[in-house]
Amino acid sequence: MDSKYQPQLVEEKIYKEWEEKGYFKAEVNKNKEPFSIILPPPNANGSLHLGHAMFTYEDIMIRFNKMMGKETLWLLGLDHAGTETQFVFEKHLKKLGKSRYDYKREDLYKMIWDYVAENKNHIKGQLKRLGFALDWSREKFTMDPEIVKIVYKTFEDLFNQGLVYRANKLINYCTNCGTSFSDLEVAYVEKTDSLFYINYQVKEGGNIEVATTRPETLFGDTAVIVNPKDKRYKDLIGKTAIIPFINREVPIIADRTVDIKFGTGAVKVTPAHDFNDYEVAKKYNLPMVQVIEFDGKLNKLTGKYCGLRIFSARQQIVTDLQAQGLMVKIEEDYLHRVGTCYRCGRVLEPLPKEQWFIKVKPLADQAKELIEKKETVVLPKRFKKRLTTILDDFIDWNISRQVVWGIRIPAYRCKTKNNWFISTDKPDKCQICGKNDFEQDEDTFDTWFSSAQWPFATLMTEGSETFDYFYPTSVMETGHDILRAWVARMMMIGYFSTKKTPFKTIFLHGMIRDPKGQKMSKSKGNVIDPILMIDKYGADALRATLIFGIKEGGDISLSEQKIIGMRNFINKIWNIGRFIEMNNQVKIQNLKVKSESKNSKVLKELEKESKKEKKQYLKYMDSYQFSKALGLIYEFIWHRFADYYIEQLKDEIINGNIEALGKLKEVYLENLKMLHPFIPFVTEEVWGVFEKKSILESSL
RNA sequence: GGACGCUUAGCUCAGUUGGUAGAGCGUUGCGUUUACAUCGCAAAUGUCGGGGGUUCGAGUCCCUCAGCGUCCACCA
Repeated sequence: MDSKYQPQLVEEKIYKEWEEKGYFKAEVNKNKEPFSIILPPPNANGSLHLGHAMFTYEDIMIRFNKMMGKETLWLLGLDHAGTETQFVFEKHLKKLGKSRYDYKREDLYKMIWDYVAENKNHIKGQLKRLGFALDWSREKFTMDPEIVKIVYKTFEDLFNQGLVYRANKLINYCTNCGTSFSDLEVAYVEKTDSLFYINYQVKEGGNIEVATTRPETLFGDTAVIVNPKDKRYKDLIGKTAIIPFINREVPIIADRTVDIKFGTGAVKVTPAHDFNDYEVAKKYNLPMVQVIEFDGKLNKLTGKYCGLRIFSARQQIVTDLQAQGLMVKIEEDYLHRVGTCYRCGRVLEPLPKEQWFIKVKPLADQAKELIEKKETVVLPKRFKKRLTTILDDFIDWNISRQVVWGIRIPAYRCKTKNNWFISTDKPDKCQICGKNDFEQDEDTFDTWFSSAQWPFATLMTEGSETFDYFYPTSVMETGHDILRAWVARMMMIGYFSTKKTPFKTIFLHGMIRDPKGQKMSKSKGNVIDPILMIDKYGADALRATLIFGIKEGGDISLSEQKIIGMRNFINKIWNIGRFIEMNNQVKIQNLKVKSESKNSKVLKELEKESKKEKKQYLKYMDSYQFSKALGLIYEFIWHRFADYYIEQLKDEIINGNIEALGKLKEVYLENLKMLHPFIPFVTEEVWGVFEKKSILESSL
């Protein structure tokens, strides 16, 4: 054995052996208790980041439960990540001087498919570098035909049960990227804009002054609202305001939602371009007038401003209002929050569009019941309330996306009757009128709609025997930042489709931050590449760093210093093995079977302490306190086993006391097993020095 | 505005039934003829955010104030 443990020389070899011996391959085995985890599918469009390295928790659970005698399945899959991937790909096209509009739908789809296929291998290689015990024989992709079939069936079932509907609602639309986003995907940012105070004439006499950040939408105004308690406007309620330029007459309505103190206390209502106004319009049955189109330009209802982009139209209109003396004042430093596109950063435009929506309430109620009945346990406990609040507040879910890269919605519109029907297979004739005159919805599903089905859809494609054995899955382990976007939705759709919870336990991990506790981001330049760290210090060191000395579910500050510290620990483990191995081969003629009485006392102490250690370890592991389990062994192996016991027995062992050596070896091997789920490579490598079979064939 | 969390050694953080303050990294001193210098031994630094309460006893429970963070809602 070398005096240093060199991960670079052994990790690849060890992983290959694990794979070749099929240790990660799960089988239905009725004699064993099943334990299953579905890997949160990484996006197939990039590289792994440190967040993915947190799946180490899953590997720990899988390896631990395997060594505890269970039949374990860690199912791997990758996500097509619709909008995200198409965005990445379009950036790639832009470099070539092209855009998505240069290609036919089918060709663009094919190009992205090839791009993703290539990337999948890259990511799979990275997952192996982390040492993950994934079942490679069951790899899934969200766009596999068998998966798509299930996704279609779910959509059809939801539709048939009245839980899917098509509606013309306001959506968040990025006019630059050309797609809509669900409310969860909107990134709000603080922005300074001007607040304009504009005079509207009142038909019956006088005028009413409104405050707005968006004068260009006034062509779409269909009312003015004031607070019923506002004395200033008491006499105007019920009268008629006249919109500048176009002289449209709109009612002045009293509504309590208006804040008397803000602006002038009078609000122009533009239902087609503002979410609040849309709600007001629904309440009072006001018409919707769309004046901005999906290309981000004003339409012909705006007269001479037609064809102008939003911002230049705004400037022009302000100038014209000023010329007409209708602009009362402009407050320039008005700070507010606006919804922006998380991809390109531009301000999102609320626009009316017909889309498919899921009626969430009944589904959310059932998901909540799963938590209340403890069919699903949330860990750490404090996230339980957050999840139930999320389920309480869930609003209807827009699942239509205007991107090519995704699962195309299997909805067809009858062109003669203008109604929709759903068909999981490509229909030969219209299911409404029987003719051949129909067309498929151009849109694709929101990626989360397919990933919401991931736990059951993946297992279903493996056949009913496998499904029945491994479903519901044991644990869903993921970051707490996607509780709403993913976990809640998996519970809703999972229960809908299988009438069971998709996972018995939810275990949430925290976010990784830089050494100063700052969020890691490309723009801050503080991103640490996990693969680079593995190259330098080994996968075990990185894995231990993510688990050691942290609170479950809490954020982690990661520094290279800490990784080095863990690397040192791993080297220590190696060298303890080296010490035992060296003395194992000590000259036979010098054997002393019995210990001196002083040392036999030490041996008894060691026996007792190590038994206590294991008991405590199992307790921690069973209660998902992985950090404590690792901390316990760290403390024992370094400061008790190495610093105390070995030092006490060293002289005698060198003199050939095989009883003491045997005991040390026994305790050491036991600790290797306990450590294996955390740091699989080094434990396997040292284990191999003493034992013939893999450490994965041993049991705890 | 709402929810949750955080505030403990120079730095990053542990501390789950309340009982004499901990780890990693860093700092200082000493140590190296073979397990490990990616090491060992020793040392220093804390009114555990402020204030109040419960208790024989609180970092640990309750109240309050302050600062920070995350998620959510979002005022034209």
